[in-house]
Amino acid sequence: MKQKKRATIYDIAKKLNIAASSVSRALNNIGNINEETRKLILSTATELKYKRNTLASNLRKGQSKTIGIVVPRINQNFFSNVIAGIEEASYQKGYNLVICQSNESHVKEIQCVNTLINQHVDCIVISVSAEGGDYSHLQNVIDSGIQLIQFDRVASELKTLKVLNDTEQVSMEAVSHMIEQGYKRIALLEGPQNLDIFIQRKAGYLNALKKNNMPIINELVVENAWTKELGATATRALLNLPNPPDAIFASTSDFSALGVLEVASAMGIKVPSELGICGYSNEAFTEITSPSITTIDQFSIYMGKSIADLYFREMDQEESSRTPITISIKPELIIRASTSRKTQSGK
Amino acid sequence: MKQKKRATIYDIAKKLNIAASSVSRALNNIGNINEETRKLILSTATELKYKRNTLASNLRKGQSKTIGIVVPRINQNFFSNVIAGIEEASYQKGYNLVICQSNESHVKEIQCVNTLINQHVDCIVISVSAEGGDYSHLQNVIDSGIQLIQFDRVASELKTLKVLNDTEQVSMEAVSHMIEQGYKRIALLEGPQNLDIFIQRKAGYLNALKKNNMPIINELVVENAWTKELGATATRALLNLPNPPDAIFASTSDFSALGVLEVASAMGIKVPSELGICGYSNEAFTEITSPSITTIDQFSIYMGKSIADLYFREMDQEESSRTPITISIKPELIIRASTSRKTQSGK
DNA sequence: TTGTATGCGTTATCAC
DNA sequence: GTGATAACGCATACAA
Repeated sequence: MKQKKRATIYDIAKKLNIAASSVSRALNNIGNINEETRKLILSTATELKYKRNTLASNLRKGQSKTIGIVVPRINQNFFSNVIAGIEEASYQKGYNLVICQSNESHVKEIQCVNTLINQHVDCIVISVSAEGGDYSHLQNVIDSGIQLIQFDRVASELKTLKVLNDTEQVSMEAVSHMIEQGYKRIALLEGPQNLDIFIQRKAGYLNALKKNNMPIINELVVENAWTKELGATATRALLNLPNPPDAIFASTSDFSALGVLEVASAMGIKVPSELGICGYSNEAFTEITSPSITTIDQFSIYMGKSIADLYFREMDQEESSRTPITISIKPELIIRASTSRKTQSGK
Repeated sequence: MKQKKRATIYDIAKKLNIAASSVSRALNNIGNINEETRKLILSTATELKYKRNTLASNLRKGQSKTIGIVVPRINQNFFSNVIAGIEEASYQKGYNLVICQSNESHVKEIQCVNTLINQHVDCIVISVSAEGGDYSHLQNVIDSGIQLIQFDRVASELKTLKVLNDTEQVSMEAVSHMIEQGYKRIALLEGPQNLDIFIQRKAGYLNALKKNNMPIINELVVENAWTKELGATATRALLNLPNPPDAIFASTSDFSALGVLEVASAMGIKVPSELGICGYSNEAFTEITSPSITTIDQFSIYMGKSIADLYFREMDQEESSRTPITISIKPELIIRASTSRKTQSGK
């Protein structure tokens, strides 16, 4: 199906025997224009079902009023919430969103970024794929003069705007909370260590142990356990150790925490009395498992809004202020049943 | 921050002392061109960090290779899955997605649609907001010669492409299953009856009762109970009836089903022995509640792919074939613990 | 207040 | 095979 021929400002101009520039002025309500002719123009515009061609307008103005977004997966709670937040804040400013998903593939991520550059988006917001690799495509964005904002999973070596969670701090709080609840052998399920966020979550874990003078037990630290299945597998191995853990910090996600919980239930191990569990992300389901799962809320929608705000603020700046600002959002530890074994409140 | 001046085909042409048109031909690998100059052009293009300006290209070509999407909420499982499906299928064809959310508001929906029309998207994919109202903005889309595809929540009076679930059929199956399990007084939580999908779910419910010669009991049909909270409220009222239901079909969503389950648990009513519960959508959490919740899977990702496929198929058609095709995807009843009270398998 | 002319970066149609 | 040129639809500097 071909697009029909649509009315242009020239069509309106011709019909009214005036110049196209006047039509343009009227439509944008810019410059001086006779009120009557303005009304006339507006009415014939609707009559001809005129729709501005944003493509042409943007080309002329040299900006697209579009923000490009690249995330590993659109249909993951955290990301779709961030996107929803960005959408809400930027919609008010008349900006549109072009969304791509990298599917955790580095190659697809590069392709996405390149199409967005070609699209002349004004800003690219990205959370990098787990696959990692080199980040010259992001340098490309910067070189193209497009504002680049990284969030959550960032390539830290790049000097760009960043919106992050204070991951290490909250991870430390989580583990400290477990220690305070009397857990002695706390295991860690860690994520791909090529991503900063997972390094930080581990650092928080290690710090908490250190501050509380607890030993670091290597056999309790499991690499790459960041899906429900991997979390389950890791848990089976851990619980079958001669000296098993009495708590597990599933730092990768609530999904792996769920895997932990299911394995524990299947093995007849009581949560939280025999095993404490803490996840990460505050997925909706953590509230309704039995027991409910202690987790960490990342304020994802708010994060999206912050990203948009940051962009609009930067945009208003003088050209000179190219400071690589980093905004850090403090996540919140949500204490629930899965780690509450003392009777007094966990607060 | 202003965008930097970017290299154009003229910059390449000037540098090589050739015509811009040759550069264009080389870059698009179209028409006849000397292989050597082609390579020369390509290499200087990368050297100058040339990026095609898709805006200009699209303007010239009169198409945008962009699909616009309007959904009530981006961060709702069903919708983000559909979007993910569309994204995957359309990305391969070199199409981009522009996404808007209506937040269930009719006014915002109209605004979204209008910006997409202005953006000159090639196709608009929409699931209308619950608020309803008149659909002249969708007629606008058609009049603008833009392909319109409605999915799930559709304005049925409009002759457009549609991708739907076979809602009535599966709803009937769900209720029949409950009857087969021995439930005698099955309540219905219904959604806004200005949306077809909710009308159909109700129709399926009524049909199942009729086919099984069971009476329709008006006090067991509750209007507008489509959030967790509303579902909970409705359930409290239902269970406090002199003659309460022994099963509830939360036809609106799994969230309302969850509300039902929570109220039942709080009241000490056993599920499924004293109360059967069936939800709708197969949200991830339905699998992990205790008991797990019987629900209906809508194949949302597949739905997204079907939408994209439908568009590309139609696009290849002759102009004439403006038949309003409707694709119906059969959803699947997922029988879980919350309705399984006979010992033999629910199959 | 209004009109004229030009350019945004491409692609397509001609000539050569 | 290559180059000049027009056109896509709009916005703006300038002239009237």
